[in-house]
Amino acid sequence: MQRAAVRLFARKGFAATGIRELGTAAGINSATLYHYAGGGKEELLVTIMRTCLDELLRAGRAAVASTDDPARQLGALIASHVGISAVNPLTAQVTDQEMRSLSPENRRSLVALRDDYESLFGAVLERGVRTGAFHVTDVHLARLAILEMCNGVAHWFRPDGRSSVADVQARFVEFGCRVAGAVPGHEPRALPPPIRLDIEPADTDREEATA
Amino acid sequence: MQRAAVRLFARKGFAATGIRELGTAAGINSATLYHYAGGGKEELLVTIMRTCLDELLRAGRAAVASTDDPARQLGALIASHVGISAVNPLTAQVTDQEMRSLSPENRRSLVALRDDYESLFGAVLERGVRTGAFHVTDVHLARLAILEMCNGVAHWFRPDGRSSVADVQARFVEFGCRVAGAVPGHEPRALPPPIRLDIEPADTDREEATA
Amino acid sequence: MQRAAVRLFARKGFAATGIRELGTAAGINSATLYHYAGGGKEELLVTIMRTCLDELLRAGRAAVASTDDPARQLGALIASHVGISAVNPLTAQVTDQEMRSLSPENRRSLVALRDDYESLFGAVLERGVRTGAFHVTDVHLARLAILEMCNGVAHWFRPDGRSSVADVQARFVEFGCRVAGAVPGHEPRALPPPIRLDIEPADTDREEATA
Amino acid sequence: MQRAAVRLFARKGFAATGIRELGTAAGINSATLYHYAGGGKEELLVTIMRTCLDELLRAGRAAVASTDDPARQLGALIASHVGISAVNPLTAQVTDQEMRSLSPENRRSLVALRDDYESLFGAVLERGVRTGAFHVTDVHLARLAILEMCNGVAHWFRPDGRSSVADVQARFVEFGCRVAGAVPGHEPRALPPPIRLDIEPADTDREEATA
DNA sequence: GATGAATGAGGATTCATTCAT
DNA sequence: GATGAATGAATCCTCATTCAT
Repeated sequence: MQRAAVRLFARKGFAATGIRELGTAAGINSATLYHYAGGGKEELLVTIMRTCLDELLRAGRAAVASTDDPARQLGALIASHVGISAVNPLTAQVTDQEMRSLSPENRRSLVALRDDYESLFGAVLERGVRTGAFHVTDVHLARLAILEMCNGVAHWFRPDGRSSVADVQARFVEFGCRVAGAVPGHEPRALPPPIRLDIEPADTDREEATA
Repeated sequence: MQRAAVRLFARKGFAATGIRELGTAAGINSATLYHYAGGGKEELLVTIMRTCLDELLRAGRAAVASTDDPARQLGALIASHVGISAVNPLTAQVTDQEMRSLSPENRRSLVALRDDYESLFGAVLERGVRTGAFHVTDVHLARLAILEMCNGVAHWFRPDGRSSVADVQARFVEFGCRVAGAVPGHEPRALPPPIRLDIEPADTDREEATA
Repeated sequence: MQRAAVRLFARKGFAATGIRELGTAAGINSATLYHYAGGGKEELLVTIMRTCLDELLRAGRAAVASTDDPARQLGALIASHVGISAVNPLTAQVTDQEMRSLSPENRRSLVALRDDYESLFGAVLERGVRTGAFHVTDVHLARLAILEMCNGVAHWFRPDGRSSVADVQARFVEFGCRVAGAVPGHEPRALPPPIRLDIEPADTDREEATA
Repeated sequence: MQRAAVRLFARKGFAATGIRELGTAAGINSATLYHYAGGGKEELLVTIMRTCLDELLRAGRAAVASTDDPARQLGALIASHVGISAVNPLTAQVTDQEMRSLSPENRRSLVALRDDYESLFGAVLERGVRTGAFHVTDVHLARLAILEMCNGVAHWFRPDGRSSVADVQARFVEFGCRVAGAVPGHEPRALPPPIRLDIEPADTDREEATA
């Protein structure tokens, strides 16, 4: 059921997805849906976003904790983010795009979660600038650039595309470090492979994409 | 009227925006809207997206034509894209996010337009790699990374934020060239300032942002 | 303009015909229509029906007055009715079918007109029965049968069909007299040819028909 | 619900009947209507017309099969048609008048059904003319005259009127045979009484009528 | 005389949701 | 646990009509 929600929200958007549609896609009656998600459509969305952000945050913190070297920290963060986005593209896409569809209360808590997560990047960058590991004129803009670059992965990545998850991770780590002005050679240590969330639909059928 | 549509579509999304709401925001009756946009909501969206993509394409081609040096071409493209996105953030945001809300016919033509535009980046990158101006392992991924990085500007840029349009342009040109592995020193020539589209709402009132 | 109204009312029905549609078909703006027909759609319909009923009544009275012989009177009435219906099929069709679309006041006066007309048939039949010219068990039912038979002409008659107006008139006079149980041989005298109303559209384009 | 639809369609016409109105008349919310008739108004109309035409066709075939004598066949056909029309006047009226309100696909199939039915009359008439049972100059016109005469019954018949169903049947059989020029004395055998369709509203409340 | 702009009311239909079964 | 029935509110859109130009 969650999987069906992820797929439809990703394909058509939250607002454009009907609750009957969700039921049909999940193989249940639309009324039955209220047994499992008493809060209706929005509860489904909240669960999706929270699941994704929780995992991003968990993996991100682990990435930061995996080393003391700012360049390696940044690389690990990017690898983590890109990995999760590539392995769970629909979930990540929904999480990235549907913040505006939430009611104020839910938005508040999830925005806070997202801000927590994004601050990981900010902190690493700032420390790296102080230690001389990075060379950027404006840390703030660098953080935004790197984050959006990574978020984009969820939009275009296709499991059957020309690049593997590992490829994309490696390239984007490189891109991110370049943006940060890091001196090369600080490859991040091998990290645990990105976890496939169980809310991510199996058959990733999306229309357009270009990976 | 178009301006009201841009604002609402950007804030709430196309599907979540009612036609009564559009009327109210434009100060007219919702029925009157059909005098000017016989095609209803979708016609408004199409106009918005086409206007934006047309301008991106026009400015992008001018950017490419402004020099022969790949690094300067890339810089000019990025400056153009970032400039347009920063000066017309709501329009650009809608254009970037609502492709899925279009009916098949309209989607086809607008996707084609977007692909035309994005291929400008691809062509410049490829030529630069051949000429040795750029150093990237995977041109394809580089193009995606740069484009998404630039698209992001529309999401967070605020005219009253801490960075001016020119600042953001300069930084993102730098970021993009770094991603492409360009050797520094090929600053793009000064380009005509980004054009403010007349469909971009005047008072940029958005909820969250961080520039 | 009246002609356009007749055509559309006949093809789609009064209620299903829009006023913009009427304007377009008449080559004018829908607002201009209110100069000529201040009463809107209904005024057009009333004019159509009154024109048709007036002509039926005028010609019917003339038919009755043309002779004293009941069989010839009946024949003349039928020839008149059938002639008018065949020469003005769309007008007659609308007149026959749209009584229910009228507002109460208009309906009252037009129903009265129609009843006046139909009573011509009733009177002739009754006199014929009294004089022994006709042989029917139930005058009332005979009148209804003959009238509906004749009304039907407007539904199926086609100017380019296999039967000419005169043919249909001759056959239906025969049918009517048979229904009334009239002894043959009382051919009605030649009557003035049916008048083509100027509200009847020129190019009689209807979908199905079978004459 | 179907009954309410028949009543309203007969009284006001299909196009002039609102869906809210249908709901109210059926004692349900207009939205509930879509549970039972997913196709909306038109589905209701199609059901009505198909039900009526199916019964006409069934009974008409039985009538033709009930004897070999053309005059008796014609009489049986007329008795059947008139009987059904008199017992289900509203249903028959709608069936006769609303063909034009159907969408092309539905119209096609229902027109085919109607043509099948009407061809029963044509076949009987033609055979009777060949065998010398009938005497008509133009079979085609005779068929049209008889059919319209019979169709008319649905327009004016009232259960509480001055004529019983059996009376009207007997008179119209007589009228029809006269039109066909049949020699008298071929009374049709007694047929099963006309079936009251369960979509025909119970309390036949119509405004004007004259039986 | 003619029209484009404008609108309130209403059109059919779909919505998310509840509830008895 | 699961669902068909039911509905009020909302959807987009079209309606007939008015009026300033």
